[in-house]
This record gives sequence, C-alpha cells and structure tokens, in this order.
Amino acid sequence: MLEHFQLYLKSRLQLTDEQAVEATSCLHTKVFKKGQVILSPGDLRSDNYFINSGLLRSFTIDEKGKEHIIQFAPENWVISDRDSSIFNEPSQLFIDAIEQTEVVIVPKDFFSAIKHIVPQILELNILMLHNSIRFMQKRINMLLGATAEERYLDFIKLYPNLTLRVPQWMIASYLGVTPESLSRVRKDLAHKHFKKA
Amino acid sequence: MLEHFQLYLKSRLQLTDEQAVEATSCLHTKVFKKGQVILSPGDLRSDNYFINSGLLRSFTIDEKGKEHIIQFAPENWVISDRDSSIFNEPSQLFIDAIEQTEVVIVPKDFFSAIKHIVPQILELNILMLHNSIRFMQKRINMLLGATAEERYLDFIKLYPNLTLRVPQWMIASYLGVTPESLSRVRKDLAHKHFKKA
DNA sequence: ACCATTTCTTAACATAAATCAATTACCAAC
DNA sequence: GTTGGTAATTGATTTATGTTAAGAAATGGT
Repeated sequence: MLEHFQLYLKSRLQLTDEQAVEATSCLHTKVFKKGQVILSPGDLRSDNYFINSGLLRSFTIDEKGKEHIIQFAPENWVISDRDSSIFNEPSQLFIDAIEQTEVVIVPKDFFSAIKHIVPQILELNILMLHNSIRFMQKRINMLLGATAEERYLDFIKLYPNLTLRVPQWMIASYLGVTPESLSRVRKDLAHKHFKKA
Repeated sequence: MLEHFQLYLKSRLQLTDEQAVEATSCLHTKVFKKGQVILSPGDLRSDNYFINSGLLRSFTIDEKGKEHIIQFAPENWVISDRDSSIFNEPSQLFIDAIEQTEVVIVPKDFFSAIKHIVPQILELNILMLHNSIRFMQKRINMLLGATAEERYLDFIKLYPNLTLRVPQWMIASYLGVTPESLSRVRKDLAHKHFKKA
C-alpha cells in the first residue's frame, strides 16, 4: 500500500529504493468508504492524508446549511485541515470521501522526521506548498471576477477528469454558484457549441 | 535596514544575534516609492519581498480592465509572484507600492542557503506557508458564499489597520465587489449602528 | 427488476449586486 | 485660495444569479 507513496517520492527526488522504503517505514495506510466522514469541525487530529487512490474533499457548512467545497483531493494530492493538523487548533472543515479512497496517513512532523534519511525532503515540501498557494491564488482571482460560465470553463480545462468523477452539484459548490445556475451554464454552452457546428 | 528582518527571525526562532547577522549577511534592502510598479505580468524575477515598512499589493487586470487584488502585504509579510520567483515562469501578477515601502529582497533559495547557519529555518518556512494556505482557504470560503456585507465585516475584523490605510476601492477589489456596492454596504452598516444606539 | 433516493433540469420569480451616470468630497500642487 | 484629479457617494436601471418549486433522469440497494 505504501508503494504508491514511495513512487510519488521517487518521481520528484533522487532516491534509492532503500531510502524510499526506510523513509516510509513508519507510515500507515487506511481505506475510507464512499460517503464516510473523516473529519468534522471541532475535531483535533494531527494527520494529513496523501491519496493513493480515490477522491476526498474538504468543505464547510454555513449558517444557512450550504456546503462550500474548499478542495478536491484525487490521487497524489494531500488533504488536511491545517488548523487541526498543523496548528493544533480545532478543525474548521469537514473532510469526507467522494469515492472509496485509500490514503497514506502522514503525521504533521513526518517530513522533519525523515530529513536525515531524505535530506531534500523539506525543500520538496516547500516547493509543493508554494505550488498549492499558486493554484489557490488563481482560484481566488477567478472567484473575484469571473462569471459562472468562466469559472466552469476554467474548471473543466484545469481538472478534466474531476469533471467526470464529481457530481455537478459539488462542482457548483466548488465554483461558488448554485447547481441550478451551473445547469443553465451548461445548457448555454451546449447551445453555443451546437450553433457553431 | 536588515535589523527588522533579523528581529522577525529571532521572534520565531531560538537564534543568537551572531546567527541572525550571519544568516542575513548576503541580503539587501530596497525602497519603493508610493505608486511604483515593482513587477508586471510577463516579468521573470526570482525575488521575494519581505516588508520592513510600508505596504505592497499584488493584483491582476482582466480583459475588461478591472483590477483584482490578490494580496495586501504590510509590515512583516512576504509578497511575491510565485510563478516567477519560485517556478521560473513568466509572472501573472502586478506588484506595486500602496505606500512608500522598504523591503528585504529574499532570493528564491535564501532559506536553503542558510540552513547550515539556522537549521530550523526550513521548518519555519514550512509553517509560514501552511499558515498562508490556511488564510487563503478562509478567504476562498468567504468568496464562495458570503454577501458583500459579510465580506466587508470579515475584512475589517481581520485587518483593522489595513482598513484605515487602504483606499476603499482597493478593499472593494480585494473583496470582489464594486466600489459602489461597498459604499452602499458601509452606508447600511452606519445606519444599522445608528438605529441600535 | 423494482422502488427509493439523489441528482439534474427547467421555468417563473425575486434579489443582490453590477452598471451607468451624475454629484459631492477630498486631496495635493501650484 | 484656486484648480485638477482621484475617490467616494448616491440614484436609476439592468443583469446575473439565487430562490422556489416541480418534474425528469439517473443511481443504488434489495
């Protein structure tokens, strides 16, 4: 079960098989079944989840009972509530499983702990975090100005395979529009394409 | 000029004065005057800016000519275009100075370079990045569901002193609403408070 | 194969916010 | 002071999106 994560590490670091095995020797995997709630607001847990297979999401529920999807996490992504997993504060998010999902449980201090086995690991971690920030800034930029249609087009371009795996109402929630609006957008787009062809 | 940055480091790490001086010995500061444009889309520069004093912002301009403010960076914050400064790709952002601002120019590989002087520096960097992500997620959550009024109230609570230093139309741009809307929101809020008192 | 549940679509209507346009307030420079 | 330019306010109007509600389509469990 850890082979996937080892492969992931080897794909971005010069790493021998032995190093990869040793570095991950203290890790465990876990399987969540579809629909399972993994974390709820108020929880305190220091785990981050690396996705071997499947699909998780993090989201909030506001006072009106509406869900807002913060992140989708498919294969090779990491998901966590940082309030809880990094800063030891009560979680603000839900995390649940959109599909049956196998994760590697990565404790908060994993990267520090293996830095003597894999010296470049902290730099890799930093690079990955910068990359996350970069993508979140693009998303913020989109949310600041784009119409529902622009948001949707951007989404399917950026995450074509998520578009197929995730129910539409969740995509709507990720984009900050209602499912009804997204449905209309799709209708319009289909119409436009029809007219063009 | 580097004392401010050294103090910043010492405030979050066990660090002797000598270490702080040695670690920052290769750094330089720079002053930007109010209104000066520091980075434009397409630029390639590997600098990150730590703010000693003053206030910078990063923003985009869309096809309609509208500005979208991605980030404000007051004292002790770091600002950069990651596309350019971390990933060597052309910048997507503008960065300019809202006030006269003194920065420490922090090259991309600064933290790695001083890790032998300050061994905990990479962990600190990681913690700071997680913190950024956490705040960006809160902002995304806000943009996904909140009304103009909720966004504004959240902003003044989170950044009371920015509220005073930044022109309203920039706050509007940061919140993803028009200046006109923000003005109306403020009018309503003033009215509500008046009725209460 | 069937039924129950969830998801998606469609339409009529309501509303928050954008747009357009004009006025006022606020400055910095001269 | 007067001027010119930027910023903020206000009002009238439009528009995109939300809301409500209903029915159709798809999905999943037994």
